[in-house]
Order: sequence, then structure tokens, then C-alpha cells
Amino acid sequence: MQIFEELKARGLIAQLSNEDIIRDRLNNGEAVFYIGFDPTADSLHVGHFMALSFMKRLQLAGNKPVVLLGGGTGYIGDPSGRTDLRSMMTPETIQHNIDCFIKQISKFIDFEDGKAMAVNNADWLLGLNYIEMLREVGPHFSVNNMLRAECYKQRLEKGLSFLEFNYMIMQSYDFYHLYKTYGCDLQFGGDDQWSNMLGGTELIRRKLGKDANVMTIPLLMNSEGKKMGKTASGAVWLDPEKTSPFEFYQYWRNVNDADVFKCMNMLTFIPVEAIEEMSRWEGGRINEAKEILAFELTKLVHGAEEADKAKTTSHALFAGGADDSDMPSTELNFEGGSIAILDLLVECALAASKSEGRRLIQQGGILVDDQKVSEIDFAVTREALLSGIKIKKGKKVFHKAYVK
RNA sequence: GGGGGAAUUCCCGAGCGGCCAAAGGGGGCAGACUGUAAAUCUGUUGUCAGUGACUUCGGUGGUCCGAAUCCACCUUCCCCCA
Repeated sequence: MQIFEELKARGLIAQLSNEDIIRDRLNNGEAVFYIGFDPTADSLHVGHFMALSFMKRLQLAGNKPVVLLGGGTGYIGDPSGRTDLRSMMTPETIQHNIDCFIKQISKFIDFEDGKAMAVNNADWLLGLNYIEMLREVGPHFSVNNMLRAECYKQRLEKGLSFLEFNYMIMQSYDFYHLYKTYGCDLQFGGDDQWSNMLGGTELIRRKLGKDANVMTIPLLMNSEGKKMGKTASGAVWLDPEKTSPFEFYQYWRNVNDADVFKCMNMLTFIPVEAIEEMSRWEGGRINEAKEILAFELTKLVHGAEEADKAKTTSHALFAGGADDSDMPSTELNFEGGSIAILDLLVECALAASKSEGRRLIQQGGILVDDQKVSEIDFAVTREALLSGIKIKKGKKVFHKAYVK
């Protein structure tokens, strides 16, 4: 199976401007393509990961990825798919985020020997002169058309600032710039980027009389139509400091039945045929598939060693194995010979407040070393903590607490 | 620039000056049932304390015995006109 056909089989293609051209370019392994990443946070998340693995697949097929970091567009903020205004980031934050991004991306994309390159659009956007810019690209954009673009639709109801309205023009200018500078004539990105991306092909056509093409990757949605990679406490990050490998593993271990094979196809490098095989497994055996999904993804993001640890710990906690060393833990610091359970829960961030902890206990949701805690004034002694105790909150949250 | 409207607890959204820690829904959390799934049912969802106390309703002041509810100013957003 050639790369384009594989992308298709994996469900990684949403929309294309010209299927024949893109297929040929990618399958021949000669394409120079770019995907943009705006530095909106200090770590990449699952959505970025999908784009990165998309890049990786193409790179393995011989194509050359250009990673575009939005050091310039980050000053503006993409209104696509947002109902509210983005808060403006300071230059320092943007730079910090870019540094974090680069660190994570380079673990994944091979930049050796010119096999890929990274650029920052701050390099050409920040120095633009307003009037020159307006005269150069302004005539090629129709406000009428822009207002019809899907990415602005929602915002027309809620309000759209002129700043954000210009985002499409900046992104288009990026494409134009990369085409001129590096001969990059393909742009890929999330499906919500479709209209922004087309803006670029239009600009290239009008300015240079050349054709450029774009293709979008579906957004990773679960079976209920919600974006995946989000939890109650926020995004699932790739940075182990923000989402530990164990938590990362558990996130995928717990996906809905209906989403397992979709995730495998879109995110992992497991051969399509093998996934097809697994999808025929009956009943509860789908849990094996979830383990594979969780393990593979954790391995891709955090490495084999961390993935092993997460898997072992997961087994120990849920199936009664021996080694549960990788569960999240907290070192306590307190005066006296014991600590009240309510304080303990708050210290370990298992409860946001003592009131919440109280409710948990009243509802029978807390176990300490596999014993249900039924008394509000339960306390744990220092001696017990010397060897560490295992606290279980609800069915799936495990935490170790200890003192030195 | 002119006119009108809105700002409520995680989100949406109710809220006669006292009976409002604030309806309802969503989401979250916990319990039951399960396969670490889904669906369903139950409980819970400001903080601290065992009757209770304390802090919340964009901000700042004010009126009143008493304000989320009234007044003034400010901030932000939306709509209409330019």
C-alpha cells in the first residue's frame, strides 16, 4: 500500500484541493509540505500529535516536512472554531512556548541531513510594513469571500475583531512565502484550517500564477462528536511534567469502545491490516486492543521504558499485579505523629477541598491500602507512611503517599 | 460618535429587597450495575465547622434594619444607527 492509500485507509484525509496531484506527489516521495503549529501553550497536545505523526508518516515515505512555528501568527490568534476571543500572549510567552514545542517536535521528526526543516513565521511576518503589505496582498483578498468562510461563521454571531480577521491573511502569506522561498507547494493541517489554507493557494495563484495544494486531516473526535484529548482537568499534554506517562497511558486505556480502532488508525503506526484484524475481536476482548493502543501511544510519546512502566503499574493496580511503582505519588510534609485523612486527600490533590474530601468519604469513594475509609476523622500514622500507602479514589484513581 | 441591551456559582441559564449558597439543564465527582467500555439508576456538586458560621452573583461606592435583586460611576461584551 502506498502512503496516500494508507492515509486514506487510516481515515486521515478529510478534504483535498486536488486529489490526483497530491496523491502523485506524496506517493513519489518528492513532496515538500508544511504544517503550521501556533504556540498557544507550553506543550503540544494530542491534536498536535496527530499532525506530527501525519508528518512522520510522510517523512518515512520520503517526503520533506517543513514545520512552521507560528511565532508571528501567535501574535494574532486563530479565530477558527472558537466562539470566544483568544487572550493575547506576550512576546515572552510566545517565545517560551516555541522553545517547548521545538524540544518536543524534534523528538519526533527527524531533522538530520535536511530531511526536514523548521521555520518560524516571526522571521518574515514581524518585519512587514503595514502599507506595503496591504498593497501587496490586500487586492487579492475579497472581504466578501472571507466573510463567507466557514472559520468565521460562528464568530460573526459572537463578534470578531479586526485583529483576528487578519489571521487568514497571515496564514496565506506564510504559504506564499514558503512557496517562494522553499518551493513548498503543499500545506496540510487540521480540518478547521481548510479556509485559511485555501486562502494561501489563492494568493499563490494570484501573485505567482502557480498552483499549490492543500489537504486537511480530520479533527480527532470521539463517537459522541466531542474533541478527544481533553479531560475535565484540561488537555492531555505530551509534556510528561504536565501529563505523566501513567496518566497518558490511562487516558487511552479508557477510551470508549467505539473509538479504539479509529484512534489506532489515526495515531499509531500499527499496520492497517493488524488493526483490521483486532477490530473483529469479540466482546470484552476489546480491552486487549485498548491496552495495545495505550501502550503504543505511550511508547511513541514517552519511549518504550515509560510505556512499560505505565503498563505494569496499570496491571498491578487494576488486576492485582505486584509492581505499582509508577502510580502518581506525593511526598508529604507534616508535623506530629499522624495526618488526618482530609488533609491527606487535599495534599495529594485527590480532593480540591476538605469539603470535597468529606463527600468522597461519605459516599464510600476512598480506600486506603484497599480498606474503605468510613470515618471522617480517620488518620494515617507516620509509621504507615514511611513505607508508603496506596490511596484509591473512586474506581480508577490511584495515588501513593509517603514520608521520608 | 449616537441609541439600546447584557454581565449570576465549571458551562448554559432562572432569579418578586428578606423564605438565595442562589431553580433547571449540561458537565464533573462518588455509589450500584459492568469489561479500567457504553447505557441506565441513585447520591453529590462554594468554603470551614456535627444544629451553625463565613465568602460569592463584572468592579467601586451608595440607599436600606436587610441587596444577586434599587441608585451612581467604572469596566467589558452584544445589538441598532453613523
